[in-house]
Amino acid sequence: MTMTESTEQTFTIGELCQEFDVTPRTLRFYEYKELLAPIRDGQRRLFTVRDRARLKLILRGKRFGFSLAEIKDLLDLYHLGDGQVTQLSATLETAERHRSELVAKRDELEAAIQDLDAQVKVTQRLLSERAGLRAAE
Amino acid sequence: MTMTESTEQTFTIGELCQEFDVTPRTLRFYEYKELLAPIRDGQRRLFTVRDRARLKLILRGKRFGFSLAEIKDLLDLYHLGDGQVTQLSATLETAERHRSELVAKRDELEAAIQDLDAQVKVTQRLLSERAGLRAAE
DNA sequence: GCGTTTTTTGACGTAAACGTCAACTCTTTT
DNA sequence: AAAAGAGTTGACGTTTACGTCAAAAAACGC
Repeated sequence: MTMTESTEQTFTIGELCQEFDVTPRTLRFYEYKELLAPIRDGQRRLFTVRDRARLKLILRGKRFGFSLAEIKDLLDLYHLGDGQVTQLSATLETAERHRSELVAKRDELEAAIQDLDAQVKVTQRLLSERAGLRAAE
Repeated sequence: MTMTESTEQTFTIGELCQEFDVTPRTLRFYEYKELLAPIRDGQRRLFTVRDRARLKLILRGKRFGFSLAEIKDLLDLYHLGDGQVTQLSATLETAERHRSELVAKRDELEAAIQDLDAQVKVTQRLLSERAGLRAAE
């Protein structure tokens, strides 16, 4: 009995495109850029569970404003454990840097939300003042 | 005595570039795109305190992954109160949408941080296992 | 078996966000 | 007055991240 009873589930390009709302061109582009590595059935691409997971991370990274190049570097952080692992401690350092970035971004976002809330309050005060004026006309 | 005792402080293009680590081309580009509106002293640009504040917001927005077009729409949220205010309630709606976006992003970032932490733990376990093996050699 | 749909491989096009000269103007320094 | 520095307007170039055909092969539905 071998340990390599891998989940054989795969997805066609169309399936992934529907699920994540991207075009085939996008997925092929990501493959070209080596962010995805679908296997082949003849000449058709078959995206593995791993590809799907990576795609999720790619799109998430994009929403955070990371470039594809940055994302490519980071993807490996999330997909160790497959095959032999070489530079674990170097990886940990990269992870730590990435983590700081994420945390910094989150904190800045938090601040931005606070700022916006403050602005909203000012605006609401202005609104109610104008309402007051109208009523007094 | 007029109310318009505005802070007359202005900045040259070079000053702002140094402070925010951007090139002159970038600031001119933002002006061209109507994100900034420096005044003129002859043919030289003079950036106002307002421009400086807007630039901060622009760069912040960029770090969050917003496009300049999106940022342009949002900038006005933070700079009401100057001159007459027209569509306050429409503005409040925009603000609310923007707020939701920011909150969603923050939450997703939080999740990403958690995921990363989990990965780090796995990696650390792998590291210590290898250390164990070495010791047992 | 045949039409329809999906997918593939090129190859060229494009929008966003600047970079990178070149050629001038203006101011400041020496 | 001459050189140096900072800033200005074009204008074309570049990178990123795909979009958009076209033509052909494969797979699917009946």
